[in-house]
Amino acid sequence: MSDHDELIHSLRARGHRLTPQRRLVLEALQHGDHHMSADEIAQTIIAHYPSISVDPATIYRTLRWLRDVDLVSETSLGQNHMVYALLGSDDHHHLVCEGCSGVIEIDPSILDPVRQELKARYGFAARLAHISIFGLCARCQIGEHEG
Amino acid sequence: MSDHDELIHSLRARGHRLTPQRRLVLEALQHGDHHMSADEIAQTIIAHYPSISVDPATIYRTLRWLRDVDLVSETSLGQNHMVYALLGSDDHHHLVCEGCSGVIEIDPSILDPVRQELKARYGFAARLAHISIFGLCARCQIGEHEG
DNA sequence: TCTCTATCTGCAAACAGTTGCACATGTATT
DNA sequence: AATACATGTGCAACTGTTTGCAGATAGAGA
Ligand SMILES: [Zn+2]
Ligand SMILES: [Zn+2]
Ligand SMILES: [Zn+2]
Ligand SMILES: [Zn+2]
Repeated sequence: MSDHDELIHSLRARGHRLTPQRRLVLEALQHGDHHMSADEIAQTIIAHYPSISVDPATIYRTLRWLRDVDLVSETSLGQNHMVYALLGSDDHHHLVCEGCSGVIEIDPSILDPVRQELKARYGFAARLAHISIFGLCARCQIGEHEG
Repeated sequence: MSDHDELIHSLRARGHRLTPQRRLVLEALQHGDHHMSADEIAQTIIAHYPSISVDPATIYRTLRWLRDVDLVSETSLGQNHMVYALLGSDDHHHLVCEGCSGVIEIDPSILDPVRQELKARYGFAARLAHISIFGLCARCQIGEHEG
């Protein structure tokens, strides 16, 4: 059984269904760019299948479901909407500058010690994949203090 | 000059104004509970000064301003609204369970190494005060796997 | 105290995302 | 293939938050 089939089987065993809408959202995430907004996902579906329309509410519900089963990340990059990405490859986090809106992609291992400590101390399994950390980049820290 | 006066002076020097609306939001944050939603702030203002009304947009803009000058934190606790809190006392972070919505308050020092490493490696000044980390609490991890 | 202007406010419209509900459908079972 | 029901979908209404704009005002300077 392939990984994909196994995943589907495992999800079905837990009472989840694989509907056409869900397949379309997954396909859009596979074909699209790394970070996709809900609207970009909708546009991609329309572009590939002009005769089909998927309700925005269904897209949002599908994305939440994919996040809950750990297939997709939901991330803020400091814009006024979330972006979604398939998990499992091209692993990284983001430093988002609140001064210039710049985004620096960083190695994800920086959070490993925190994740381990949260598990050891509190038994808490942190969902820390593909997240953003907000703050000020080096350039934007200059001229921060009164003057 | 008191700390408070010095702060006001420093803000004014940067072109910021201290308007009645901003004073009211600050006062509400001082009098209210630790975590306040924008709506709770509005309600607190109305309760204290029934004749005055502050537009919600102004409250949101004031909260963003207070956050940008590092006086207030803006935090998601997994509800569909943000909560705001004055910074500087009762320092902590949150572990928010996506299974049962429970919130565990934790010691803030756990993120100190990350903050230091981000500064050293990338020159990035992370705004990591009073944040939330999402995941699953010990109890909600039981029965997570297919069955 | 008066003037000036950059900043701030209120309003209304817009936006991202959620929710309630009635109907539709995927999937297990037969 | 037909049945049955839990789960999912579309729609419309709603919530929390942001934005554009025109008029108001805090605070600096004269
Ligand atoms: Zn920057
Ligand atoms: Zn990314
Ligand atoms: Zn839990
Ligand atoms: Zn808190």
